[in-house]
Amino acid sequence: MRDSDPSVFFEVFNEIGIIEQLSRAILEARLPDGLIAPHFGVLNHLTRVSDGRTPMEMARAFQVPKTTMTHTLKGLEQHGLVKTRPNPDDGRSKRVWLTDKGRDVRAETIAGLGPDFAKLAEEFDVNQLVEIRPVLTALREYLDAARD
Amino acid sequence: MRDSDPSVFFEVFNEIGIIEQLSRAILEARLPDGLIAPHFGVLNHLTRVSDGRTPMEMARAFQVPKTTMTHTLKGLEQHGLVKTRPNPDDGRSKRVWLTDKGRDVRAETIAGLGPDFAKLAEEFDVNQLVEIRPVLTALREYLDAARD
DNA sequence: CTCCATTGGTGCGATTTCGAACTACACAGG
DNA sequence: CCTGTGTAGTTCGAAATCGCACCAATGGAG
Repeated sequence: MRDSDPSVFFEVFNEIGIIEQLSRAILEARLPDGLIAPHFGVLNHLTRVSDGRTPMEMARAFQVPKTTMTHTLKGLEQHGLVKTRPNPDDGRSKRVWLTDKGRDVRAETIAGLGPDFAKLAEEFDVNQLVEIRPVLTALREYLDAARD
Repeated sequence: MRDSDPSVFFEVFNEIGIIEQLSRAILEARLPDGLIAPHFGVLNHLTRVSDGRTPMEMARAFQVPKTTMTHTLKGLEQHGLVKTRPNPDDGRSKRVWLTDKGRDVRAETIAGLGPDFAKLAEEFDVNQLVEIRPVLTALREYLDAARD
């Protein structure tokens, strides 16, 4: 099998697809009832990048249609985890802010994942993940830039 | 940041989630109207592993609930890409077979992806993917085995 | 053979995803 | 100032995902 064999892409994307499903299941097992992975993704994004992002900024960040982001934010708002204010700089858009409860839910979820990650770190060679992370980042950035 | 920092998992799973979305979009752009990634996944599985699998075998292989597999197979059958027969070894279950059209659609889709992969191979260092593939496989196998 | 717990598959309803169409606002050119 | 083009967000409807409840067949224990 030569390096240029296209089946390498196939196999890598296939493994990535399965890992995505399995890791999502691990996360969702730790989330409060009624919340799923995309909700947590938004809470996490607002914490890491910072509050006050617009829905469209986040839709682009997550590569989802804007209608999907509308729906995800509606769910978060109903649970009292985020609140939205009009964007003073642009009358068409909103800005999304975390509530204290939203911050708490994120923190508790991450704390809940601690044992899962600890077990993983014991039984799987973490150094291998450290090594592949830059490649994954480069691949993600390339695919992101290449999408028309 | 030490190797045991749990945030490595977080970041790796995050990149994997985004790559999964982007690669799925590439695949679905090449699929005939009305077919999405899970449909192709089944066609591909039946080709690689071989015909005559049962729905439950495939639900386990793809880590999806059996109701989802029922729905996916219904779509494939409506498009004439698979046909099901009763399982002579077990009256509760079915066996799923590819039709000629199903084989054709899979082959044409893979052919359609050729240019995408060729472009990717030109602009992204494929050797890096060859190198990370075993780690991804090991991670997938570990997570699969660890799921209770 | 008769239970009966287990397994494969489907029907149904709730939620999610997402494209198409629409409204409201922004901004640049005449 | 208008007017046209583009962007942010929502609504709506179709399809997908998935848990729950159900039915039919299996296969072991007694």
